[in-house]
Amino acid sequence: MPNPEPSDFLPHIAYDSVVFGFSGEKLKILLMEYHKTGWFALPGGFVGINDSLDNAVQRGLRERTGLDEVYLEQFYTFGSMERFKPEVMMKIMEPFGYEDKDQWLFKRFISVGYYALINYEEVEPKPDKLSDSIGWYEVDHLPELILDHNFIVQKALNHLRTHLDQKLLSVNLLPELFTMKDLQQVYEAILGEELNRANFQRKILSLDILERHEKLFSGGSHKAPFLYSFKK
Amino acid sequence: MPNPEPSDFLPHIAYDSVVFGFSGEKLKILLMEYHKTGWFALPGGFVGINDSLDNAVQRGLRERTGLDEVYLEQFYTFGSMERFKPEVMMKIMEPFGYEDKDQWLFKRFISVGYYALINYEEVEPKPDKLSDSIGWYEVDHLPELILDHNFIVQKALNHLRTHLDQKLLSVNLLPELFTMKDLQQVYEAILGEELNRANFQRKILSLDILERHEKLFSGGSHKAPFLYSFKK
DNA sequence: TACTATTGTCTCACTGCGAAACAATAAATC
DNA sequence: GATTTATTGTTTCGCAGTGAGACAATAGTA
Repeated sequence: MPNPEPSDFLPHIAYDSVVFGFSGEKLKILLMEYHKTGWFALPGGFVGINDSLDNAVQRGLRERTGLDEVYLEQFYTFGSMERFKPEVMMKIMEPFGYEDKDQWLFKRFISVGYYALINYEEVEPKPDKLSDSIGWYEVDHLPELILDHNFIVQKALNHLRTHLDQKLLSVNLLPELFTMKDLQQVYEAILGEELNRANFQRKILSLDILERHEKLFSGGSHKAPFLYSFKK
Repeated sequence: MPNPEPSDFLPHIAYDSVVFGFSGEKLKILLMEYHKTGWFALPGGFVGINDSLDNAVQRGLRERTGLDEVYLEQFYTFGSMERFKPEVMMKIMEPFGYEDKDQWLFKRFISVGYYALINYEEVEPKPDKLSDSIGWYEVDHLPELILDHNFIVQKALNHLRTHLDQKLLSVNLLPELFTMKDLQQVYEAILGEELNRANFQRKILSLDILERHEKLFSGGSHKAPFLYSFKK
């Protein structure tokens, strides 16, 4: 197995990414699973010696999701001593065997946290070399993650919630065309609370960021809603 | 000169701190000056191999300001390639001479940005080993700083402004007792705009975070204002 | 044809905020 | 000691935004 060469990466520095997707009702994130151990972890990686931090994360994301231009935001850097647990990484590496040159993987790491927002439907996640599966998990029902990864997700969610209004985050979580109800469900999933339908509609429309299309979505036994897209 | 030993610190990782103080009218920050070069820089440092990131910053701040429990907040991590300019660090080190073991200082660094809020009057800043002076500079009139340090200050200011209301940041910028006008001046200095006096008073009082003391401040030729302190 | 579920819009009361005005008062001036 | 000046504490008015509820419109179902 082609383990990364230590000389290719900055030592002691890693990133972890919280990849958010929205599947119609629930907010979900991508998790890697190491079957040999039964452990779950955030998709992460290292910073190449000639890569900017942002590029390193972007590249890791592309490899796992195939997406090229995703909404990416750095939210916090984790540097406590509690997150230094070499035995965890050793256990994960064990099935592959490790050599002297892999020792750098078991050193202390400071990790920069990023989150991404992607369109759930456009993605066929691919596991990386160390993990044998990758999948979507509801943020409300996450399994226990290695190290401080549960904490990292909480921090990411917090950041996302408090910046929801400033940026048009939902652009990245929905398909091109959507109904007002779809958009409301995204907001509700992120905020974790229900919103008043009439007031939500009024507020969003007043922002003047949506284009209304005359093609109506139909299928339900009731009045057909308008379809919208974001203005460019 | 006792340069830091490379084995004591995590390589490639640094921090830079933006230390805000308020001097009655203006918002200022601490800058180090390297007289031999005429360059200004943010007070920064490295992370000890047994130090958490937070502790490393706290320690560096204690050494330079003497303050022990300051308000500290991490706001962004800088990892672009543009900030890798070994000649800058070499020039700064030059007057002290450097040996083989100092080579790690000229490598690429990823820097974690923190800002601190401190009471201007309680502090007698001390320069560190490399810089021969340290002083306060108005954020509105900063000199040119090395590397991306001007950009780092901008990011810090932004973060401070957008989080002004959520946290009681001004607690740390004022003495124990203060007038409503003092508090308003802190807000105005941070936001960089003037606020309506009556509305500011109404809003702050409605937050129910201040204790009003009957001891009046006097000295001006006009009605004496109340003194306030923050509720604990 | 009547019914049901959902949608688009409107109304009403309440809150919060900008702007301006008014009354109170500590020190300075006459 | 009376008057003036500068600043403070509080109130008022108008406007915009928001929460909660109501009403009419309509695509499919019974």
